[in-house]
Amino acid sequence: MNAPATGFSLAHLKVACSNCNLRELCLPLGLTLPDIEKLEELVATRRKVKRGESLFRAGDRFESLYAVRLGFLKSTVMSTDGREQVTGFHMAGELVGMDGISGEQHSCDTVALEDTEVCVIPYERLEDVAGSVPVLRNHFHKVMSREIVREHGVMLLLGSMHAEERLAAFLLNLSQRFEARGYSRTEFVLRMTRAEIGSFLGLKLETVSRVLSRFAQEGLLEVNQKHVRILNADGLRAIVSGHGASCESGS
Amino acid sequence: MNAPATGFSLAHLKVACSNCNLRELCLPLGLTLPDIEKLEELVATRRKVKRGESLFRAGDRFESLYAVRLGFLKSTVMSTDGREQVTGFHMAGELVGMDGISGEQHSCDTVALEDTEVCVIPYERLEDVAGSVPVLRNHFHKVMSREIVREHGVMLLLGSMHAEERLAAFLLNLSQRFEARGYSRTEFVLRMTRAEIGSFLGLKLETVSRVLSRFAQEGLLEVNQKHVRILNADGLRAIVSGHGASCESGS
DNA sequence: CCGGTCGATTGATACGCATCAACGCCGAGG
DNA sequence: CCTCGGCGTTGATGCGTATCAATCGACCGG
Repeated sequence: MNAPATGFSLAHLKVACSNCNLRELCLPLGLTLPDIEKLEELVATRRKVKRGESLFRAGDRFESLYAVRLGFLKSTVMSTDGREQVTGFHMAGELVGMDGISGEQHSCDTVALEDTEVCVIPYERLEDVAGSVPVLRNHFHKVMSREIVREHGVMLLLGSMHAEERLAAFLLNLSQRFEARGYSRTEFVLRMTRAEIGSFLGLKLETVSRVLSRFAQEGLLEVNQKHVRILNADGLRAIVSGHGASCESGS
Repeated sequence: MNAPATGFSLAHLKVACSNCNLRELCLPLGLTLPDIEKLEELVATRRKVKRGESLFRAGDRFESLYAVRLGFLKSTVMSTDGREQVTGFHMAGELVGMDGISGEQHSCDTVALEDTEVCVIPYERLEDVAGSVPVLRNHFHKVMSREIVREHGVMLLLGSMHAEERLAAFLLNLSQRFEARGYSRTEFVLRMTRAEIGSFLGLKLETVSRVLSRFAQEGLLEVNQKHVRILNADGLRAIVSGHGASCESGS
């Protein structure tokens, strides 16, 4: 769950996956060498996606999953009448495209928010390998399940939290994911706009901006455009858990 | 996607799955006979859950998935500070418990809203069968993917829709699911309380009640406690698509 | 260097939904 | 039969966020 490839004994592998921090799909940690070879076959190609370009769009024929090597993406769904909702942000080591498995085609747009590189995993091939490598099959199921659980969390956020709580939860989530990738958990750059954060959190961009300013004013963090420094993570956590542990005696 | 076992040529099967409307997991429609036999082994037992009882709870060790044979359930997640969110309602033919795959344990509660019967599918066995029956493996992946896509839709609803739009979308969704199971799409019983609908839709129970009354007043439907009759489905659809197609020239 | 554009900030105001509260309905049990 | 408790409805009011609008800063190309 944490610590990117610290002291692995995989140094004898010649290929890419070994020294890649793709622990989500590619490092089930129980692979034998022949298994790993099959896994290597899986990753057919790499693909670069420039900032602003899309990895795939809703309606595109589904052919592959993508493992993010580096960069940052967002996924959005759009309703028939044009409303757009950001369903998630994706960073290195995460698997995207699973929405496409159920139909013949993708159901959301996935766009790079900065120059991004992904490993292309042809789905048919993944299905085959999943048949012959139990540990990988199981791992793949866990990744899909984790996505379901993540979305449960987002539903909780959207369904029952206030603006401040949503923002605090969002920042803590980002912080934790950056940390898990070896970056600072207190200082990072928001790759998305206020409008995109707002869309994800079910808020308007002005509200996002206001709440960030309020947090800054209360000394919880420093904000400078897209740059954020968290000063009081516990304060944020308290906000997520029902506003500063001070409204506890209410009901 | 529709039409429960109308004129299937599966009559020669002696076991349960054949004449059961479990098309979600159990009827990939491409199974050979030996495959079906393996599938039959899968469904170890049945389990009845009385109204109000839980099928599993958050924290329970994950062991099985469950295919709903008949009845009605809800799933809820709870935040550390006690907020509860209904993440979904489940009816006959749907698969529940997939949240548990990612960890060792379930992450949500699933409770019967009426007397319910499920098929218990031990997960380890499913993993095995998935290894040897490609078509079933693929189908299982589609079911998980469909759940992800469904949750995208809920995120869109929670993130960008107004109360009336949420309710209209909710009712239409129920209507469609009832119809797909051979029940009336215009007249049905809500198995859940107003509070549960509200939790699912990110609204308070009073708002749910008010909006239902408003719909009734506008002649879109009749409501009598838990009994609902849809009078104008197109009207509801118009509401979902940005309020009655009358506010189109606004922006 | 400058104008243009896009994103972010901040303020004033409006509106939708939550909240609080009272009441009505219906089924269960004595 | 009446009583009680859970669920639903409806009304009055307040709060939180959306909306509208103005300004500012950063970045880009000319």
